[in-house]
Amino acid sequence: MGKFMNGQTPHTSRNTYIDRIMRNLMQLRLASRRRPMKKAYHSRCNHLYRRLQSSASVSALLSMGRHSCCYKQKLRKGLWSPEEDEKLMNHITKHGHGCWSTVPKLAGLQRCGKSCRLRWLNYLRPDLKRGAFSQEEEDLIIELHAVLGNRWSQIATRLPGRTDNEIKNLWNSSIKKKLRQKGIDPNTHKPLAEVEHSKAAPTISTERTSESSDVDPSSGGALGNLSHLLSETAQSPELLPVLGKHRKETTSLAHLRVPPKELFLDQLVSGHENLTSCRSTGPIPNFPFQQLMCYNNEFGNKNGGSNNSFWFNQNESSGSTISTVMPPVSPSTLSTSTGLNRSPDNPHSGIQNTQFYWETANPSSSSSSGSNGLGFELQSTSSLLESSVFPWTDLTPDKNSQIHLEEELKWPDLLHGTFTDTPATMQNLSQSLYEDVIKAESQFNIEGLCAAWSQNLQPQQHLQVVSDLYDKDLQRMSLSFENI
DNA sequence: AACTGTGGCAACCGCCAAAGT
DNA sequence: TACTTTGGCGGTTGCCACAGT
Repeated sequence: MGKFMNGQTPHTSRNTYIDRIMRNLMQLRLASRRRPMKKAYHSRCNHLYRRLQSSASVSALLSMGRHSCCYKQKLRKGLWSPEEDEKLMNHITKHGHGCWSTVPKLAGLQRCGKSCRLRWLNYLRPDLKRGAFSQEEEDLIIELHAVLGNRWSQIATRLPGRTDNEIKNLWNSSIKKKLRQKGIDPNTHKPLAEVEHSKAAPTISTERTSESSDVDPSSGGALGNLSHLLSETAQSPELLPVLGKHRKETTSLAHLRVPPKELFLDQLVSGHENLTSCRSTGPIPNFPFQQLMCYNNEFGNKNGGSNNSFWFNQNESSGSTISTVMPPVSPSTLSTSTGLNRSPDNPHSGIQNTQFYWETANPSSSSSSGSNGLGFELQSTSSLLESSVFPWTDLTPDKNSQIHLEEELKWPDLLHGTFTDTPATMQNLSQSLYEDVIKAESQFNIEGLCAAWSQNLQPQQHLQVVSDLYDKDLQRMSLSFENI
């Protein structure tokens, strides 16, 4: 809703949501009365409904109706003025922020505490680093995202002077696009071709490598799923800071012990030697693998610009029990995987012949990488554990645990984060419900409008047609939302 | 000149868990 | 124990600038 609500005191967020749509439509209607706006109409409608379809969900709409803290009082919203910045800066410099809810009053600001906190953290904080992100920072963000998913705050802790908001914006506006241009799915960090293949053939039997595509964005990337699972199941109290949200989704793996992922991440960060400012908390653990994931530096052209592979690569001198969990993928392999060399007869041949991501973690074989280097397929929970793919060597505590795991967990569920009767399942239901209800009920009659224009109507007739259509659309929109 | 499309950014949103009462 | 408040988080959105039509 954002700044649309500036100066308003909506009864509920839900009403505001409808208000905003209605207001946009009314603006369009007024504009169309000034003069016919065929193109503008199409563009704005498409824009409006793209936003609607991308952001709205039934659950989100149902959850609306709560008062934001800012509604309780008439508080300023929107951009901060220099005067406000100065007041906030002076107050915090002198007294510290203390309880944020008291800050605006003490600082003489007509803002809510949350707004003050956000302004301080994202803009006024003296230790913030200004300017564009360096290549090293971008690379690190990508690597961390592969591990942590969209846990921006966790990622931000590894980039001193950068805020989670900043990183999130960079990811959404820039890095995502770059990755897609390179044929990498930004959600899963896998080749797009494989992701598309997985969507086309969702039935999973033995082809474990092609199943983890359509990942819930909230659950992280390819590694995010794994790390998510692990972090959810960790009992170690020191892991809690890493977990952040999503604590609800616990699994039967809770009895397993894993070392803190913080340490693992520090290992990752420490690989970026140029980022000297990145902190490394505590002693370097005796980790089963070092430099777990090193992207071939596509953006930085560390490979001389001729290597198109953009994938995890193993560190050449790990000397660890498991040199890498991500096998090296040659450029030819990647080009195959991205579908460039597909046979017309068998569009999936490239995928099927290529095994990704998980190298057999047999210590003896992994260090030598003597095979084709393409890794192995995930066979099952137990086989994964037996193979010690997890860096946490004590993750396979005993046979009983494995049996327990086999009974309760299936890899497709693990990788998708869609355990039976989980919120994810409900989300799917909500999504389908939304698609059925919202899309069907609220769609503009674009075709009808086009038809009207194509009927050589006079301008005044055009306006009447547009007006009528808007009236109908507004009514339908109202009904749709009332029915939710 | 007016309009459109797009990207970047700042800020707001609701949700959640912890802390407080 | 139940309820409220607070702080933190990720997702979303509106504004603005700018290039293109």
